[in-house]
Amino acid sequence: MPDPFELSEDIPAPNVPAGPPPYLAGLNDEQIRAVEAVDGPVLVLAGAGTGKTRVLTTRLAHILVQGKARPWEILSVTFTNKAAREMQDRVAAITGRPVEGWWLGTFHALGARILRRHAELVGLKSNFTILDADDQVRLLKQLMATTEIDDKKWPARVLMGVIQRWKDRGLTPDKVSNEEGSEFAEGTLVGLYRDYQKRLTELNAADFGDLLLHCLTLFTENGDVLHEYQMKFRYLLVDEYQDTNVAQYLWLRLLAQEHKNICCVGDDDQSIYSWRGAEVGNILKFEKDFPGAEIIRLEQNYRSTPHILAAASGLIAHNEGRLGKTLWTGMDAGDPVKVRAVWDGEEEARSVGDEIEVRQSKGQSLEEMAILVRAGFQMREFEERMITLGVPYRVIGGPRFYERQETRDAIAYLRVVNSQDDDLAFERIVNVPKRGLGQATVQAVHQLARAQGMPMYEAARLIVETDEIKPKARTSLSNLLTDFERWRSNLDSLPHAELAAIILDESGYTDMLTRDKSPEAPGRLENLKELVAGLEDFDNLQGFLEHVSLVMENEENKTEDKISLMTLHAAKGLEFDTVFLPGWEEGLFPHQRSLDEEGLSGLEEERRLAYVGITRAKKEALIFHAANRRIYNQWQNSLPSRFVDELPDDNIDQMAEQGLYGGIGAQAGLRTPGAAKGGRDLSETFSFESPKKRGHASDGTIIEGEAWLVPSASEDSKFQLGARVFHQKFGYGKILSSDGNKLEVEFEKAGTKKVIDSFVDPA
DNA sequence: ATAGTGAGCCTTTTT
DNA sequence: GGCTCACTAT
Repeated sequence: MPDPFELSEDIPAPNVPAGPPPYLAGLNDEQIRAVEAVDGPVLVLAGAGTGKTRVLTTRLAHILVQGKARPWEILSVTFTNKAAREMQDRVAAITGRPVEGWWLGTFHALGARILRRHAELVGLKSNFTILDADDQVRLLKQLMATTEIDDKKWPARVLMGVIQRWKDRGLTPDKVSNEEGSEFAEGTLVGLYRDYQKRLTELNAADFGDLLLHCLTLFTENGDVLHEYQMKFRYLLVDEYQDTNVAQYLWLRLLAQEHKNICCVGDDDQSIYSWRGAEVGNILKFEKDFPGAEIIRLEQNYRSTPHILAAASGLIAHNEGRLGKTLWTGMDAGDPVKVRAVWDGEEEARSVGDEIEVRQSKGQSLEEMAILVRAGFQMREFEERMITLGVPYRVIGGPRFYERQETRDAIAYLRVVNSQDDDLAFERIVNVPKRGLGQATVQAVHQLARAQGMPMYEAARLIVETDEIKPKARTSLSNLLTDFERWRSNLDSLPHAELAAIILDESGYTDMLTRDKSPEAPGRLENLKELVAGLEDFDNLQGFLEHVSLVMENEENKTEDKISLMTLHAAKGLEFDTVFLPGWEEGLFPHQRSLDEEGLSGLEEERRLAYVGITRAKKEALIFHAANRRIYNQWQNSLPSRFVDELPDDNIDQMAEQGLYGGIGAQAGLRTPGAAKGGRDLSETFSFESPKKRGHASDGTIIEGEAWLVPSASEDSKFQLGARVFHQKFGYGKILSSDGNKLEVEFEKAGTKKVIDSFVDPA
């Protein structure tokens, strides 16, 4: 392919040829506007499937070609490494070669890059290690061990989550309000947070949040450093702006202050990550933050048929507080969205399987189909069905390569070899494989290290010279240290991949796996081989470790034709001809917990998730909802999701089996789970109650304001106060009060609810 | 020191 | 139903 234009890397192009540049060909008017509006703040509201990535890449090329900036003066931020890679590739495709020196990456990768240059200004050394989620929790747990905090009531994982949310909001320990700080762990969490940060500095480590938080500190405390970067980055590009958190927003705002050439691209309707700190508010208030900002809406959709688009638009229109977009498409009408009611989860999986086979037999590729579920546990049923049918499938977003136990263990060895100060890595593998170095030994080393203010590795070296630990442990630990010394001495003389292989062998790690007879063991060995092979792509060990901590991905070869199975969250940014959307039931989708914990905003985020799901489809979307579902081994009857009702009638094709939901006057037709297939009526076993009557929902919960409609029982409740009862949906509970046939029950799991007595049984 | 047992949990997840 | 975690018995 010939160069469409000359890329001016060293000299800004002095004169621009007249006429529209060739790279604008094929773009629509709005897209061209978004490409050409390079100066000043710009917000591009890019609806699903409106050619967002194309605009981003073309805009970048435009800036370069016009000589507005050189590659290293442009900062481009993406949310995932995958997106960064894609952008890199596509720009390379336009220009014919990769752009050298371009600051392109995730917030975290770019933050780390800046931080390494100025680490000492925030109390770190430039070779600081980056902790992963596992390390973080273990560290916090260690700190909690010396406190009085009840780890039943406040698990380290939960508290770590709270700290992370604080970090997402740019809050260092001193910035957390007293009010908020007192909410967790009897008010000790802020102190714990402070200890945690102190410990990280001692360990010369940073967690993901720190990569941004430290940058903010660095920038605000060192005006000269900030100014340097403000001058340097003439143009800023931000993808998926609706997913940014407050810390990221502050980071961007600081950097953009000088030239104010910031272009953010996003879609408020696709904001689905508020639970991990993303602030839809960032995109909603862009105009306020950057006065004079130009807002460009990309509304022509190139992906989906009008039916699919209209269904999605009709659904999302139920949300309030949107910036608002009107998507349209020039495509042929296509098929309405199919909505199918099925009996239970099993039938759902069967139906989806059947539909897949029909399309497959018509020659449609499995690559062009996907099953998108709300929650991970739904996947199992489909996996089983695919296996039964012999349909090849791929699960997206399972445990990532670098998160697997064996990979993390291997990496921990490399980390200790690379830096003997890495306590967390050291602790992880002292006794893996088992070498008789149990808790007692580790504790002793730990204590000494803390007392002397030295790394554990050094403390270990001291302790083997003493009688502090048992002779057995002493020799074992001593041997391990000798091993590490030897490995480290080979660091410069051996190729690092080779060294890694030697370490895994000599440490006994591969041996341990070879002797392991469990079915996973061979796969783990395979993964280690892959890891060692992967090492060869890096110049040195340190480069590899940096990659590992920032890029938690495994690249899968996409050669085989497989259907994709993933969560709705994982599907954002992808597209398929045919999309299957199972489990559209109240409680599951929208998820009950989302409703309970976040109220209306939770519901709206669930709705956006539904919107994301439908808009993944190019040609066909099939929604399923089951009347009965087994969750945690308990049967529940469920109602169709409210999202189903919110779809415009004109754009859906609805079909249900007879008598699935009973309905008024149709009780006789109600079947119980299992009855559909074996013909065996299990109604007694499952003690199912009559289906929905007017006045209360199908689970017996009293609908406020309509309670008067509840048919009154002939006499007072058969239950006594304080009696233990069982409810199909809410589990076990104790009766607090009763009023006619209405009970107030304090459920052990579900909290206090008002229910109808006929829905509970004596426990 | 470690394997084996019971209790409690259970939405989404990138970097 | 299955996983993780803490505790107990060996």
